[in-house]
Amino acid sequence: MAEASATIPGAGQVGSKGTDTRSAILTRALDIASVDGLEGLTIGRLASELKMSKSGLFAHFGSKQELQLATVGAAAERFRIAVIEPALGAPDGVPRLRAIAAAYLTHLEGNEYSGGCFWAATSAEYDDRPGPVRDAIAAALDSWLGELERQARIAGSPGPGRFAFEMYAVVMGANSRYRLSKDPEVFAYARDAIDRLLAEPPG
Amino acid sequence: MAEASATIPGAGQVGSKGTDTRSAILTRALDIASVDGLEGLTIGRLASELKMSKSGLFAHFGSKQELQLATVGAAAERFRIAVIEPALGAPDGVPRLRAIAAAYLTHLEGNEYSGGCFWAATSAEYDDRPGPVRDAIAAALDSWLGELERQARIAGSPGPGRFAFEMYAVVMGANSRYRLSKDPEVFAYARDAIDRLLAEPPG
DNA sequence: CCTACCGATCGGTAGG
DNA sequence: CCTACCGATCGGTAGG
Repeated sequence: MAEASATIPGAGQVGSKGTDTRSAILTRALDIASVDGLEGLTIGRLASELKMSKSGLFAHFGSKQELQLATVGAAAERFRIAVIEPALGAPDGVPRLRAIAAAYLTHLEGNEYSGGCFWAATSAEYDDRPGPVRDAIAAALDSWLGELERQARIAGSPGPGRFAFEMYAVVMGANSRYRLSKDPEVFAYARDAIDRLLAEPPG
Repeated sequence: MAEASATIPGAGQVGSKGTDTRSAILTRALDIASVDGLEGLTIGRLASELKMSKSGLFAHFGSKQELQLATVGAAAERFRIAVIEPALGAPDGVPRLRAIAAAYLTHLEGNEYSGGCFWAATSAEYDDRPGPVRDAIAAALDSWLGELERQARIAGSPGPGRFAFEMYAVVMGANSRYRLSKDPEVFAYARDAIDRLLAEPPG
């Protein structure tokens, strides 16, 4: 078993075993973080749930911060697969925006993740804690907002920045209200709000 | 709103010393929780910042959970004073809704609290953790949403529940985006969204 | 309101 | 990937 020559042990492996283990760790880490945050994601808890030793798990990342950053990266990939890629079949502009909102809301409504939206949970947790973890979360959200703004511009919106903000607010608001109230009616409210946003005259 | 009497040591004191100490503790607790959450609010940290012993502080609440519940209660009171009461001069309905939104956004924009909106931070933190703390946060938010809905009904909104959801989403979205981007333009976006919401024909 | 202490858990290290 | 350990901090208690 040759060690990879990465600075972070395990992080650069291409062999199937190390990659599989790392992937299994991150899948579990995403679930924990969406419920209990990136602080609640402790190495001891993660190791115990995966029936590994703490130090064995630790060796994959080298520090808790690197584990957190890897988890944020995995969340971005999962978001891309679940929300962005399914919408790529829709044409740019209004249809694409409609498809992205629909994919996101369906995603939440399906209760696929025990803690709801990873980004809602972790951005609220880290928005006031300076450092690389906050920066990575902020960059992922800026990238999403940027895509909404770009599509709004293509759609001829008079205020693409404002449009992106409102669409973000509505879908995040739906996550937030659903987590607390468990009332599925919020998804109907959110879909209605998105419909009206998309129907707005561009003047 | 009288304090409960006495099962919790220190909680029912009316003498000025105990009340002042408790009030000072909760003021500091609110600030910590808005930045680092109700888990980041540790007894040791709070005691050290207030130059008290851990056990001296602990005696005021009896458990960490009681400290958290007292902090949630103090946040509700502060919210009422900063957002609800200033709007009571405006007539019921649209003017009241406009005043509440304005007070909340001005409040956030003023950077009075180091961690932004206490409710945004703690509801995201506790929405998936069953227990009395989650219940208290959910009740406070339900109460606020209920007031928005009530005012929307008075204003003749065709969908008061939907209206309350959208107004909530916009103001919470402004907090969330401002915490991460530090771009004050989000407040202009939010005010514009509120104006359009309030101008909507009731048909 | 204090000192002194408890067992559990934290992130992390030594050495294999 | 493991056992065995480290100092720091957690919530909480005893006793005053």
